[in-house]
Amino acid sequence: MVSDAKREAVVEATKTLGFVPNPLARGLAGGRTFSIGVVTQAIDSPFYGAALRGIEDELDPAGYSPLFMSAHWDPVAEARCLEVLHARRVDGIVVLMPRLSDAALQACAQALPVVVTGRELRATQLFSLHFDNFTGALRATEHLLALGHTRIAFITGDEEHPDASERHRGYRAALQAAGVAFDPQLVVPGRYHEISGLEAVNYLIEKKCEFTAIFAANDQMAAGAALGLFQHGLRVPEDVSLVGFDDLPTSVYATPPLSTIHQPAYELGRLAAASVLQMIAGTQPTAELPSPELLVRGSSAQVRSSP
Amino acid sequence: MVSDAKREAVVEATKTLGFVPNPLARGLAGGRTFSIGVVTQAIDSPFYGAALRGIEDELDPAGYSPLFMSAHWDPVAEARCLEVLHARRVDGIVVLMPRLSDAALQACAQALPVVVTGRELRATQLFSLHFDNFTGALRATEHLLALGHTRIAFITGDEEHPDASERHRGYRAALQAAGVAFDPQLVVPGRYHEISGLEAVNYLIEKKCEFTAIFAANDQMAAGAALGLFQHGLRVPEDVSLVGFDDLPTSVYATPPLSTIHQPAYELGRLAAASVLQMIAGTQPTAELPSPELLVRGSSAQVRSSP
DNA sequence: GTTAAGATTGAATGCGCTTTCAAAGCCACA
DNA sequence: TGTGGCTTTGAAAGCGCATTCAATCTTAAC
Repeated sequence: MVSDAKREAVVEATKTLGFVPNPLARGLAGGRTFSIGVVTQAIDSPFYGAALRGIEDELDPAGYSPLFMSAHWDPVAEARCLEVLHARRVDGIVVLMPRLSDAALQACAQALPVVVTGRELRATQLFSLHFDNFTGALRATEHLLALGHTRIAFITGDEEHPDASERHRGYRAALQAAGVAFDPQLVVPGRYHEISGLEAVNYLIEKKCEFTAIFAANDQMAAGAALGLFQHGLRVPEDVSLVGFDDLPTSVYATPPLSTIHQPAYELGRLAAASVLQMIAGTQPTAELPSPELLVRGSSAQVRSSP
Repeated sequence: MVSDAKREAVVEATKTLGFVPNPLARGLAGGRTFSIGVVTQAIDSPFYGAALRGIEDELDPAGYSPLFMSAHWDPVAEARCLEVLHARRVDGIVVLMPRLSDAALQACAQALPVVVTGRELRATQLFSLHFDNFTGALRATEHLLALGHTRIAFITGDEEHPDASERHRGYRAALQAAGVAFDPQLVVPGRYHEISGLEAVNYLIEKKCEFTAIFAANDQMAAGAALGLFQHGLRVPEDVSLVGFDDLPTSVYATPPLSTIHQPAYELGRLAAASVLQMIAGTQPTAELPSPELLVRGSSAQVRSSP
């Protein structure tokens, strides 16, 4: 045991002498680098931005540094990210919305603690943080249903993502529960980008589909849809109600502000980071994401009696 | 000289044996870590996101890794970032829109190559990449003037940033050149966040200021202003024309799409990264940012004869 | 065939720290 | 005073690589 006084003295001496330990040498010698690899899909996405900040905020006080890498939704690139991170001897890895196979992630987790989000997956040294996309989409659709809408178009996300198909399931489950017949015509495929939303609206209108509401699988597509509606002279929410998913920081400043499902991106980042830290410390993380929450703003309204 | 054949053989042997060099050891022994420190103000800002991607895209093929840190517009935090990065033995540093004093940055540049953006500053091992905010603001204001507007409100940025005051100067210079009297009432202070734009509009309307157009010093505030106008029942561009600055990815999906000055955030990132790399290689960078470009979209229109 | 210059190889050193291990010091109890 | 357990201290080994330097081999010129 070292007395507190002595510890103090050393710390102070360290400061006055301007001694700065070399992280590289520490890493080499000690095997721990105090850095966490973070693989994200797109560093410039509004959704990931918030998550990255959460990670930063959690890691910094703990003396850890994040090492961000973007995989651009490419499994091959993602695998490369994991390799590089592993080579750089990070102490743990957070993978935000992986596109890699479960097996690949589990393999990675054999070497060091891994936290993944957007997937349900458990193994030793592997923890997953999962958001209930199904219920979120259910709530969004229920909301439109409650406003009297029955012709609700759905713009899907990239169905390769599990969260996209879960949202799709939620939409259909809500319709079914309400006894509203499912019309495949009203489901338009999207790829999570704004342009998909715009194209989807154009498609619906071209096909002369009748709809009084649109539920987009994320806010970016909702923004695109809003523009599409605007270009066709359709007003939101007077002519068409619009609901998104994610609650991007910009969505509250849309005109009209977008009704959406809040996804706790920042908390996701914090919890993911906290979880790796826990695993590194040797304890099993227990974090759970908050439940989806519907935010009713100006873009959704009672259906008009005569369309 | 080593023959190509031998080099090939070694590379292949390296691969088949699965040899992965340890970057930590390389850094310790060789003094070079093949990593570049990047200090940004907010990793979750839409503007910085694009810049960071540019940096990533440029660094990756060169075999360098970025090390991102956020300073949150706090000079003290920024200084700490520089220290940490220096301690981590990065080979060079990119500071995006620094808040630190010129002297502090120059001091940092004595230890290793530094590239800063958003400021004009030159020294050995210090290169700056500057965007012509003045001309950008001039062009934006000229555009509104050309549409017949004379009552043009201006929402300033955080005037502590040099770019904010340059945009302010551009606004005033355009008015003066057009012979339009400057009215201090029309200038409302903002802080670059959406909420500032909203508040600014509320303020203008409360004060019963007459205006037919708003020029916001960035797109985020323009989005806030758009919401403010919407809440007051004013239509864009029929009642009020709106012009922003930055050309955020989301701005083209605003309703109506926002007229704005394109700021090349992605190119900024690429050029900044390329410049550090050049300095590390021992050559003086010469990169220059493209000139500001006005993008006329749906949010600006001819002034109505009777307001 | 000799020698000087250049190319190639191998071994040794050290980057700055953590870790380990042995030696030395300490206290308490017999 | 002596012994066993305890902590403290110091020195040494090694993390995985780059770099350096001496030693060996090659080549070309005399």
